[in-house]
Amino acid sequence: MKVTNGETAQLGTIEKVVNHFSDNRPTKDCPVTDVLCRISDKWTMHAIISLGKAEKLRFTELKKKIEGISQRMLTVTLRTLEEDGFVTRTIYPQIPPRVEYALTPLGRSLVAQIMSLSNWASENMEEVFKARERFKLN
Amino acid sequence: MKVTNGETAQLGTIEKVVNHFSDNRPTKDCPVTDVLCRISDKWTMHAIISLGKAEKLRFTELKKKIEGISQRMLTVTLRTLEEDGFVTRTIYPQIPPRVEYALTPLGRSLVAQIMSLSNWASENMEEVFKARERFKLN
DNA sequence: GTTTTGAGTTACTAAAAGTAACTAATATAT
DNA sequence: ATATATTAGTTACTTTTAGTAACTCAAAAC
Repeated sequence: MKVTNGETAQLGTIEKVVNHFSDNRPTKDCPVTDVLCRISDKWTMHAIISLGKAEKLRFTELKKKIEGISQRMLTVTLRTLEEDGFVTRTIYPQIPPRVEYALTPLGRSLVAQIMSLSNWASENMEEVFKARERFKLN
Repeated sequence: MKVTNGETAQLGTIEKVVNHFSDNRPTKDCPVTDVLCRISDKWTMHAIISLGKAEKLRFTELKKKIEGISQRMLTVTLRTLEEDGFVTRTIYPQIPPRVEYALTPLGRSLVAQIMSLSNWASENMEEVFKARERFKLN
């Protein structure tokens, strides 16, 4: 990053992010950190991946797809995703209830990122498991 | 764990605990999920981003860069990253101690993924904040 | 009139994260 | 000779978050 006469140079996205993380600024003052912390959550990532594979899913369908999630954590996760604008929640006034969850355009743009990370995990898990074996022997 | 000058590092309690939980890892779960859960962690992502910026960093340097992290969480995070083969831990037998952390090739391939996610967060944070405002009004 | 259904709540327990003080071993300063 | 600074952690403790299981609502089917 080059600075001339007290003026900051135009930054590309990578430099902006790097800048955010290198600054000694409280977490609450860094919006990138804020958003990243919301995304970097186990159940959030799973919910987004599941919704990315289907057009829309009901609560119970999601619960079946996200192995190991509790009803409470699914509710909490979906509420947060809705709050952040990643997911829409459509309630059909029926008994028993029918609630459909679907990704927003913003959510769909995030899917690409998380799918990429998921694919990375799939491609590299063997090496991770080997590393764990090696670590155990020390 | 890499040790120079043929010196053997001693395992502290935290390291033993990490080992113990590694052995009791739920292997019945999907291995991709296993790896994804390890990566999708706030401090893990910050540590990888910091190490991706620099060639190598000492413990205290990392602590300064990862705003808000406690010494305990930095230790736990770095041990897990080491266990999974994402970082190397090089101990120089000096007093006061000198320990250098650096990404492995596996860790460097992960940096690209996490940087991409960070960039997404940077580009889309405004829309997320707008969504939160809209949600509050309901 | 009891059971079933879907999408949650609620109350409770277990686990993880955060906080602050403490340690080791030596070099340097007082 | 004693005190202080240094680095990379640990330990004990508190708070926050996640997980578990039972409960709810309202109608429709049995």
